[in-house]
Amino acid sequence: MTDFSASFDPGRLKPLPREFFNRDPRRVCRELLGKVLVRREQGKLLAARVVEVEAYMGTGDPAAHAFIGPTSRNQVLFGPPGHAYIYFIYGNHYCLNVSCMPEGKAGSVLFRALEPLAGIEKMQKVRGLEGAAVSARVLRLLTSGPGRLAEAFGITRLRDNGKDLTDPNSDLFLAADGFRPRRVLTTARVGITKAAEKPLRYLIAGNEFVSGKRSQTA
DNA sequence: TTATAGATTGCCT
DNA sequence: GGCAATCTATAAT
Repeated sequence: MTDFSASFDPGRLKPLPREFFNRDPRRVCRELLGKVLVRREQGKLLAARVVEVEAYMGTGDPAAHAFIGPTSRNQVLFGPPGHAYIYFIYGNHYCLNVSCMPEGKAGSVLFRALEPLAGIEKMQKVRGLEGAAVSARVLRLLTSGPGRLAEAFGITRLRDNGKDLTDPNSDLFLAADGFRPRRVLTTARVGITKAAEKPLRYLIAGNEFVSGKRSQTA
């Protein structure tokens, strides 16, 4: 099934407020599903719906980068809510998080998969799929996976780490367009070894853009 | 100073 | 289904 949004109107999108992110990452995860990630650049607009996220619980979570306490790498996580935390992983990929909880507390949400809505040509270009016929398979290759969606949105540590995603002038932000997921599922988080059993992955049930090889969207 | 694991992806068999 | 690529933060020496 596909979540095409009849209500999608790029001109009306404005950033979610800081208070949205000033709470438990698990709550932020649920609320973020169905929202829209927006990138503005050079008069162009990239937009994609959030369909899969994971909660990281700060210093109490062995799988979280904040587990070891504040460092130069993870300091954004301990700052105010609503800021982008970008890290580089496996020598190849950037991943996007948004900080949650009040300043001093380090919860966060990792973006794992999006459903492309606007700027698909541009995404194809940066993902190395320029000119490919737009099929379900090609769309999935754009933003289904944390490394993929970061590349599609041109997200890098240099450009975006620490950016305030609630600033009305930000070129990267999250917005609501009225879409509501029908059903949300929780599963174990992907790709971690510590605290791997906790059900902190949230996804829109049945959405075809959820990451991974088909079938586990149950 | 050196070693190693890692919130992944894509190519190979 | 298996595994190399490629870099960095942090741990170990």
